Amino acid sequence: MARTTGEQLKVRKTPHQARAHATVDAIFEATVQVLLSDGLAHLTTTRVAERAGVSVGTMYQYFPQKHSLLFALLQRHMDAISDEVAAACARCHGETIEIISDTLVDAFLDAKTRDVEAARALHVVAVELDTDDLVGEFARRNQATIRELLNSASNASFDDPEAIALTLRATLAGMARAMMRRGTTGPDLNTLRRELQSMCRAYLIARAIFAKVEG
Amino acid sequence: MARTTGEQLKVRKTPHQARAHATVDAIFEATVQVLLSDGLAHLTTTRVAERAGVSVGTMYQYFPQKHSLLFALLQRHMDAISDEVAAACARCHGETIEIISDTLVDAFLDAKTRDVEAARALHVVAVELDTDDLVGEFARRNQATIRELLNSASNASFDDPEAIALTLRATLAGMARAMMRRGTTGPDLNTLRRELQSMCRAYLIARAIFAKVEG
DNA sequence: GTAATTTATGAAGGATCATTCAGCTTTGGA
DNA sequence: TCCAAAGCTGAATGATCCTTCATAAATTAC
Repeated sequence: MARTTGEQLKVRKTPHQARAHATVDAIFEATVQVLLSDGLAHLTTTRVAERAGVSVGTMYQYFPQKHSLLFALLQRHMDAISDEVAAACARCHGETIEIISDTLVDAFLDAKTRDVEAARALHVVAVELDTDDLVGEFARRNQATIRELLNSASNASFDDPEAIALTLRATLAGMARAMMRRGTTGPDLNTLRRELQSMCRAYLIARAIFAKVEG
Repeated sequence: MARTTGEQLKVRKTPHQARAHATVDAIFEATVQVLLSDGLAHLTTTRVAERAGVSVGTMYQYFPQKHSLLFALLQRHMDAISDEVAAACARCHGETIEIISDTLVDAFLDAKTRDVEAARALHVVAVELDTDDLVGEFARRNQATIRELLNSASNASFDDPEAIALTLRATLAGMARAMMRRGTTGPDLNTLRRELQSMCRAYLIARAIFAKVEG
């Protein structure tokens, strides 16, 4: 694994002019394309630069090493997913656990499968690079979002929201991965989505402590 | 990703003498050790050979390329897990879905966490190499094991065993991965195991069609 | 005992690729 | 218009490392 200290991963220079921004975007975009067409093992700085239409030197102005580039790309991708999930969760704060469960499943699957190809490519990056911190932070953030959502449920409470949130997150991640790998054979994606909804609902209901009905 | 055709991945020479067997074993063992200490990115043929106490040339007599070695190692590891899960499942064939569910969870987690370090190292290999076929086959095999187990349940049947088996397998894999990454913070492993049991049970019960009680 | 086969050696070849840097071009403000 | 700062270039460097092959040792078969 590539052990790289945090300092080295920072961008060397912050773009100030519009064309610099365009350059950085082009580099990001090119990186994804190279990952998709050639794979991480064949991703070279030269190839990325070529695809981006800039020179290698330019890349090194913004990313002091190859790792920095991949790291930044991964962070961007995970932030986008976390944000999307968090936004959807915010919209169903305080609802019943049934609604919460379904919303969570939908939000997660939608976010993860928005761009399956890119997600696949970035998954490779996440595993191969030394991104335990980054990925761990991503998991923690999603887990916290889920935990808060559970605590907001209107019709039930939970004795160990932390463990339940972790279990849900791991389950969602596992299923998203299975769906990403999946070809056209076997159950279709809608079927799997319904299965996942069924599973999460059943689990939450089993673990919920329902509020007494006042009367 | 490393695109390598099947032919190239086969061993060049099959060991016939006892010392050759010992050599191959030493190479496998050394590979795991190097993966653990240096990571896939720094795994070189020279380093593996050195650790195994043989020369590089010797390695190339059994594995025509670096990839072949990693490929073979991965296959070995996944076969061991599949076998272990299948054996445990065979032992609870025909039981109730409650027993089946708990057994499955235990078997999967035990098999996956038998050697967490090695599993972590090999996971990197699986993702970085072009092992879609291999990993897909592994998933399919485990899924088939689960499907047959479900069909054997004494007290219930299922309308879509394929989809349910897939969902269970993905869930188990997701949770196993979360537990592998996990440090000492957060819920402990026993808690998570119970959560997973709770989830799988609740799901199976929700999706089961229970046999009518004869009277 | 010896020929045939299997196994092991490791220096050298050759290819790839991350990274640098000295100099060039473009931009935006004064 | 002019210039300082920002942006860009890409050949050259140096390091890594996969793979080969001519040779030698060990083992087995007869």
